[in-house]
Amino acid sequence: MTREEKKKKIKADITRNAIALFKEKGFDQVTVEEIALRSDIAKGTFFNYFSKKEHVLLHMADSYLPLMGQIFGRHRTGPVRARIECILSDLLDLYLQYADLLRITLVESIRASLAAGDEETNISRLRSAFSAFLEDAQTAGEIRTRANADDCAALLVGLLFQTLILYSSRLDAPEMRRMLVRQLDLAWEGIADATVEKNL
Amino acid sequence: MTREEKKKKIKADITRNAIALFKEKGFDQVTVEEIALRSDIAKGTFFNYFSKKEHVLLHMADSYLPLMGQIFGRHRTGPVRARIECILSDLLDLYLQYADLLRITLVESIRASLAAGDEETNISRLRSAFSAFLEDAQTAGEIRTRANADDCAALLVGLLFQTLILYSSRLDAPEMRRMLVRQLDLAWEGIADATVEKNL
DNA sequence: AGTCATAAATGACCAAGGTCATTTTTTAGT
DNA sequence: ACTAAAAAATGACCTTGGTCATTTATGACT
Repeated sequence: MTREEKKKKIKADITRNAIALFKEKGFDQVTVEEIALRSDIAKGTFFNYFSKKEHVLLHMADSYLPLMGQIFGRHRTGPVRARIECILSDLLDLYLQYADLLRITLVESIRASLAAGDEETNISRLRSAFSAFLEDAQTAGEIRTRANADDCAALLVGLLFQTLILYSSRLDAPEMRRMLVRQLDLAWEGIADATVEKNL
Repeated sequence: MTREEKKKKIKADITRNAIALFKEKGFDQVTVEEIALRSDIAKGTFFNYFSKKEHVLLHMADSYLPLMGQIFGRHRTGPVRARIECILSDLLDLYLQYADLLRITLVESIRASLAAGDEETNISRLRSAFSAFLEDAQTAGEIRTRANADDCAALLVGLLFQTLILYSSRLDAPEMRRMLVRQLDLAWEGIADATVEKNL
């Protein structure tokens, strides 16, 4: 095993053990020493792999990337609007599966994005995934041609986040899904009253 | 001075001193002991008023509430769409004025909203403010009647946050304003291609 | 195999957030 | 004014995230 491979493996080990502990006891109740112990390393070594305890969460989110790709790939047929609804719904389900953990992960992802320069972040990758999806849809003519796919993507991520922010304390899955659909409807049809719009 | 008033005063003092220090040196570079010292209280006393260091930020955000009300009250004439644009732009300016501090405040507000049950949060108040504004606009007939004002408000807050998240590392004010306008245009007119929509 | 340079692991140590038993202050009732 | 009870202040103490000088492992080159 080469040096690089070994590092990858240890980082993956730490992440796996840390996440398992977080799921068991909650993020704040797990100490770095505990993670290190279970990963057969010293506490100091942990910080050779992650500069902050929270960064484990970001790395975990990275490892969910393929799953995200899968969600976007899963819905390929039918009208774009319906497919977006399915994608949003699947992302919501994913979130709800480990809401306690992903809640903090979401916060950390936002923090990272707010601090990051031009580097990629979890959130920018989510936007990109939507953007790529929408560009395809745009060539199919189901989306306003004047609209920019990146902007549409940002709008969709924004409404997803608002839904999570508003409801994730209650974790009322059906209500969250309804809100998601209503928000998507709004974003899709527009806020403006069409009759008034036409008169301008 | 009654007991309640005294507590209010001390809490306000702590907040003022803490924020001043945060602006001087940055949140992480300020210790609770330092805040306590400057506020003429003991370190332990600080935690009688704020259970976490971060909670000072939330309380500061609360105190900005009147200013927020002012922003919403300032734009009362002209078409709704243009007024929303002005409000969003003003909120952006407010954010940019102390971006370093408000960045962490935003993160903490999101964290609080994700954890909060049904209590009010900074973010829920922002949504409510938009919602009230939009309800007025709705009676004026400039907004889809089928649309719910709360949903529109959530969509607007969502697009504001996405703009902050995407650009606040670079702090490119003009670019942020442009993105805000593009997002609002999308939300206003809808993502869907109108010609396709009609055919459905 | 032996030597050296570089990468990685380590754990003693430090700083600072947060807790809590104890002390001090305030209020209310007599 | 005196007393008892409730509220608030305090700072010693603990925990834990994070640092860093030192030690140990690794791999390249002769």
